[in-house]
Amino acid sequence: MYRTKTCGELRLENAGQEVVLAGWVQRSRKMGGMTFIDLRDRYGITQLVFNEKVDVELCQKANKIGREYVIQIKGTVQERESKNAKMPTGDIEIIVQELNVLNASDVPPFTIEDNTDGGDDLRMKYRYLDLRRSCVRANLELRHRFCLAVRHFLDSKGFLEIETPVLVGSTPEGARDFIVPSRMNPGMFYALPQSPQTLKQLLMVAGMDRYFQIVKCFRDEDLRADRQPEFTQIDCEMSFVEQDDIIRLFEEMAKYLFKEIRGYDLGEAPFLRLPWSEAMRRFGSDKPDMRFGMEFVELMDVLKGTGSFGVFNEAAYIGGICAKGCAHYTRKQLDELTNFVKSSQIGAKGLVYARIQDDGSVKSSVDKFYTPEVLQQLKQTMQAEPGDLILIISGPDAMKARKQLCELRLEMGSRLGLRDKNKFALLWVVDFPMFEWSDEEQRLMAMHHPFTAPKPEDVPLLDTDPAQVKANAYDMVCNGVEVGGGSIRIHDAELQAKIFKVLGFTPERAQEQFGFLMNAFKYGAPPHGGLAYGLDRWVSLFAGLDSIRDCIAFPKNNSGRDVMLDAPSRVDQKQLDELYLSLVDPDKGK
RNA sequence: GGUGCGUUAGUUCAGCUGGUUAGAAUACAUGCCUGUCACGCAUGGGGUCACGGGUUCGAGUCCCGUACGCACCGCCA
Repeated sequence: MYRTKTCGELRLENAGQEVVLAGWVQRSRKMGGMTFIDLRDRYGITQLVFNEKVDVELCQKANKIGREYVIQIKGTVQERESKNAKMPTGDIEIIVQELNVLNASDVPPFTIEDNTDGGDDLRMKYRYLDLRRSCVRANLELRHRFCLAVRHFLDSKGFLEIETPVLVGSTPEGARDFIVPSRMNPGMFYALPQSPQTLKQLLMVAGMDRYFQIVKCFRDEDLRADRQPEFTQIDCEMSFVEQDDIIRLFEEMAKYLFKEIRGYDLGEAPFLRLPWSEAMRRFGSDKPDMRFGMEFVELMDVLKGTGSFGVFNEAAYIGGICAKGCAHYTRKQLDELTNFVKSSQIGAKGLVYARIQDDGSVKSSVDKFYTPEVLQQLKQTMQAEPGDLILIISGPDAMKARKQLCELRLEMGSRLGLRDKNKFALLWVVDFPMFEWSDEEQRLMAMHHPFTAPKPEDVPLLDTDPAQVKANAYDMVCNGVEVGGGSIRIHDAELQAKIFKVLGFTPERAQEQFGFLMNAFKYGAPPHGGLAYGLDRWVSLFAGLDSIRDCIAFPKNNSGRDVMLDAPSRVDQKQLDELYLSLVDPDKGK
């Protein structure tokens, strides 16, 4: 038997017991004739004591042990002379009688501690060492508990977890696919699913009624702190439901998860349902951070054409936010904000500000262009009070200007400490447009995906003005992060064909790529809809992480590489030959 | 495809306006130390300043390029 106890469970009441422990050496402290070793496993740390007065030979053996050695010891639990309140096992220690080195270790390249000295790159290269750190391990434990809670909840609602294939067909619509050559079908390729979307719809046609799956999805797009090429979705689909049924159920699930995993009560009230157009108007974003207000106020009427400021007079959008109590901002702080919005990342041309003085007068960076009356009008429209600071962004492209103001709003929220990681503000963004125009493709693209149902009352618009069609699509947003999204799906072959037509598919191409789905719809497809939660984002939200990488055991880096496995990598010519593949120029793009 | 920042000891970093032998902390090794728990003290080893080119009497430092890393924009139905 390797051990009788773990390193996290012994307490004062175990004093006097003889135990066998095994684990990794966290650290050793040699104090002359005594040596202390902190022994670590997944469950905690227990202090071992070696004493020359008891056994010189054993003590010398202990002194040769380095960090991260795997050892096994037999000893007696004893109350400590000087207790350590900082650790759960701090009241006891083990007087070691036998020591067995199970495996030596090289000196680790970084310290295996919560406050490690290792950089991200090094930690990823030696991820198996990084995962020994309790703070990283805790994220995986949280992820495990989260998945358990998800399965428990959905099972209680009658959902079946059904696996769908990972080798599927390529669908060029949407994100880039990872493709996999098929040896048995020369010249042909599977694709890894971007999501099991069509398959879960077929499960609805099959009468499964309620399906879910905690499933890996793959997208060959550029990475971000919150985007990995393979990520995990909690994918759900239901039959015989309307949008409201789905929203209510998954809202209940969100509340359950917050309570169960995070101990956070979201209350009884239903989440706000914010139409997409309103979200864009009030926050310049389809995923607004609702932990704080500072809503946009449109200022076209107040500032366009009412003064001689050319920038505003030519603007397609002028909007402001009111930062409460920030009138005292120094020139330096305002310059910082100006530089922030002018940075390449935001791309605004400039920032106009107006301070509301204690006497109610307005002091702004555009004083010379406007009369005091207009500036008072500005103050009133913004509902600003003495001590407030108004920040204004404008631009010739309304969409871009709103986006810039959105970034500024988030920056101000951060500066004012209004984005507390321990606060959670959830809402639904609903009534998304069906389509958005793609300059690159010179055609309409599905905003959600091509299987999303248009709002029934908007169906006639498909023929006349498709850009105005709204969809029965909805996103769940938490603290400015899209944590899930879904829609009511089309279950009618004709309507589906029409949508493909609007998207610029020829009937032949629609049939070739999605014929399987439209055929299925001919055999009694029930009305259905669903939602997918982003598991990695949920877990990192709960764990307070800045990057989803830290809740994934073996994540990819910024370039989509696994630096530990050194993947992707080149393959042997023999493998290529078997697949009838030849590389045009292996070094092209390198 | 693009922008910004970075790359110096095992690790995390400092290194100013180009100028003597490139430093600190930590880790590591050795010694001392019987109640430590970020133990302490002393001593020691440890550097292709990412790579390539350029400017200069002289480059870790300035310029150009490349590679790699991080963040972001585009992209992510």
